[in-house]
Amino acid sequence: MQTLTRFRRRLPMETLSRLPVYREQLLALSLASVKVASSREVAAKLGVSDAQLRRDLSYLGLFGRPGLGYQVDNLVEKINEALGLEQKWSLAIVGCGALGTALARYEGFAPNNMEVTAIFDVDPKRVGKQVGNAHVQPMDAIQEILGAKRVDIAIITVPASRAQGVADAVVSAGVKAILNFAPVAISVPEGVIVRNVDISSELQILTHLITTGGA
Amino acid sequence: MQTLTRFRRRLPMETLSRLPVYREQLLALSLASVKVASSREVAAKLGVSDAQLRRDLSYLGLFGRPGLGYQVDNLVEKINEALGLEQKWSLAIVGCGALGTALARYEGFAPNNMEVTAIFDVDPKRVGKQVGNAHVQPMDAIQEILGAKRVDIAIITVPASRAQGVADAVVSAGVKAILNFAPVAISVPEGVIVRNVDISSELQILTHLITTGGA
DNA sequence: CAATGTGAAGCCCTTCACAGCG
DNA sequence: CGCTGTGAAGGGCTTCACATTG
Repeated sequence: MQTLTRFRRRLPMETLSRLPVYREQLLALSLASVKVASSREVAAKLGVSDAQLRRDLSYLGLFGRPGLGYQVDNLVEKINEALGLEQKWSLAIVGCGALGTALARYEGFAPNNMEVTAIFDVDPKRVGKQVGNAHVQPMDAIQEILGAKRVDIAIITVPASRAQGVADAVVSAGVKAILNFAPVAISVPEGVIVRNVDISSELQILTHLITTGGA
Repeated sequence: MQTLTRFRRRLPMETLSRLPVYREQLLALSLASVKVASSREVAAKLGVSDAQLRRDLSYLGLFGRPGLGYQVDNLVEKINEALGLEQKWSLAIVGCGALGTALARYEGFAPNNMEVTAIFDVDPKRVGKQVGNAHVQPMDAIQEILGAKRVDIAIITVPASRAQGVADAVVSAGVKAILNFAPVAISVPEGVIVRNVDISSELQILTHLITTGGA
């Protein structure tokens, strides 16, 4: 008997952030034709405890078999479902500098049912260039194009000074979530989701941990 | 048995991950000649609570002035100290594809007292090319060069299939920490620190949050 | 017997609320 | 007064431990 919350029980944030990692590992197992795996096997490879893995999975509904383990394909399917990966997602990259360009060429989108459908830059010299599967468009067309292409997520790779302006623009174009690579906090209206990827921060965390020996 | 927490109180991980963000904001204030700021002012701009900010700062030693606020420059200095930014750090980038190249050209290292001193790639066609301030070196020279340059942190931007091999190599060359961009878990000996930056994961977290409306 | 799913305990972090200081 | 620093309370996540199941 599970707490059958008729309406979606909220996933703990920490669990959510581990799901893509589990998914990756399970996809690898699936590719290797592994049909069944125990929580211990999978968890060990990822550096988490088996109890943690089971607890996390229990949030997605129950389906392991005591004495045996979990069916790999079934798990992948459930995780895809939980992450919303059964639908196709449209991404835009705003800022076609070195990082934006690198992301545009990244091949990891398609396997996750995501596609970069638009790229923008302020620099007229960059406009029109083909980068990955799209052509660079001028920044002042951003509202129009994002709306037309029904872009779900904007990836911001502009300099810090421009990040807030870009955020405002993409939000008013109906974008629901932002992945922000600019090293600055951006503010958005309630209901819009922002996650920050800050390479400087990551490095500073490492330098702290090195100096204190606190792995 | 590594718990020598007898003297130095360990910084909570969550606090640590916010310090670089505080630092960034405080540097901006400092640049704007702001001398003193209250926890509320600073916290509001970053979307955290003032209590949180004060608690975090209290781990670094106490120094605000009741009724007034914090001295911006003093705070920056203390945070630099806590993060180990008073010494110079040597970084290496392993994998000179699109992402590795973008990172090599990133200008955010120097202000944090970090420098990319070596770049590696397996592809002979890339070896010798100047990227940022360094020339691409062959992968099989990695051990020798990392040791000679006393590299502290390796940034791994190779394909997933090669990440573990690279990790093993850099660890045996004496690297103390790894920033891993490959979408795969890597395992390292006790004492070596790994942080993962996984863009796919971030996007999947966003798609989940969009579909459940759970900002 | 092997491995799950989960109450219960414990830990860590955040928030509250306020005494106390400049 | 305004704002800090912090005990205490509260909430969320992890771990333990084991009854349960194929």
